[in-house]
Amino acid sequence: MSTGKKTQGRQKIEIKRISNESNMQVTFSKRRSGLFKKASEIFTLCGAYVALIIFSPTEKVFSFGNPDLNTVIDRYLSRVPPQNNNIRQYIEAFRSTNMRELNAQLSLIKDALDHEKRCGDDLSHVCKMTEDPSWWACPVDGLNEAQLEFLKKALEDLNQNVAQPTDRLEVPGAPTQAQQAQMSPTEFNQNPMLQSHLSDFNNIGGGGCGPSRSF
Amino acid sequence: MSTGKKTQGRQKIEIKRISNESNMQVTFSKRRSGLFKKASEIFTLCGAYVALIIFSPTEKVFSFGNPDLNTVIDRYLSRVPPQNNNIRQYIEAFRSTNMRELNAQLSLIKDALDHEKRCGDDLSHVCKMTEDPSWWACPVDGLNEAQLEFLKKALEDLNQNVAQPTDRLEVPGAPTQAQQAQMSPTEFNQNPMLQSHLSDFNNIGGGGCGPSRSF
DNA sequence: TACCCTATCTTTAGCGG
DNA sequence: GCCGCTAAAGATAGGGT
Repeated sequence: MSTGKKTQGRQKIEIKRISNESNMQVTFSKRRSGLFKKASEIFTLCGAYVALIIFSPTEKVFSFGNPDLNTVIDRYLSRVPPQNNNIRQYIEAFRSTNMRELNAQLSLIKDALDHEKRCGDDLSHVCKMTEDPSWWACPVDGLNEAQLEFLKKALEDLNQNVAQPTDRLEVPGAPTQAQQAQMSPTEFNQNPMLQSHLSDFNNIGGGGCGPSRSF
Repeated sequence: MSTGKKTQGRQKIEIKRISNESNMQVTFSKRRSGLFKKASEIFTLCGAYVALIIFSPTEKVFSFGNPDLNTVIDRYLSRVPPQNNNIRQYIEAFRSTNMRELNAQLSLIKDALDHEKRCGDDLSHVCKMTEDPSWWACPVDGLNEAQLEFLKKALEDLNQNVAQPTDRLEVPGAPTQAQQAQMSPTEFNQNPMLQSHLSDFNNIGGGGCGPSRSF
């Protein structure tokens, strides 16, 4: 044709809700695959345990975990029973997070906000943490300046506290490096259909991994 | 400069355990960030709920979830049919929370970040964008029980404030015909990496869609 | 130690089958 | 819905500061 190019190749897209349903479905599929691949790679490369669950817009479930999804989730949950311990988890989780990463996350938050902005409908919100009153997930909607101020104050206070030299709250968990490159796309979902050819892309069964949980 | 090129640029690496610890740590950080970004993007683009938990080789935990980590996990574990839990629907619908407030939250986050920046000490902060539906990050690093209590109190206060009948709990349209789990995740095998070792994984679905967890 | 740079590798948007 | 193609966008390994 006129341009000589068969396609335009990849185009840049805005990170916001894809309006075209069909298009979105395709993107979802592709990106989901990419996500799974990345997840398995980080596990293989770094031996990090990963749990990934995705609910598609159409309610389908896709999950992935190394060495086993339930193991990871269970471990995560057992590490966060009481709400307060919830915080501890974060304390540890983000101990080594640096400003840069925080800023990166902030960007992500902004993206999300932008997305929400576009959603723009006036859906109401629920403030009742029915079954899981994790106070973290408190819907802070409709709060006034005073409230925000209060929160801000609290956060600043915390920050100050944070500035102090903190010791390691390390968890003596046995870091099982028993297995290195082993993953199991377990629990992809419980649908029998998946048996067609769900791949067990794992090379060794070394996963016994009895990482003594020490929580 | 003999070659004229400053660096070799990105090199291709084999997807296998990185032996060099230091190197692995760097890679872990980078890839973790990338993973989180991707996760958030797929959520923004497709409105897919995502739960991501990563245990670093050093036992640190990093998690992320949309709209709420626990909600997603819980949903995954219990396979609660949306129709069966209206409230849950509200909670989920909650992701379209009022923009203005979210922006206010963002400001708080920025303030917190800025404060941290000023403190200028090495990484001690928490940006909890993990399991929070309202996306507000809460820096809670190195704080003690008392501090945690304080924060909790503040949040609960906010929560209560929000719970006030200021909103109209409108029922979000027709309940989606979301079925429990009906899908064909066979697409997972489109992942080149997984295709390598096709194996037995047919036992996962086991008894159909009924049995949720297979712990 | 953490951050920055950049050449290069990887992912994926848009189309077609 | 899945697979493949193309080429631009995006991620990142190595190296430098």
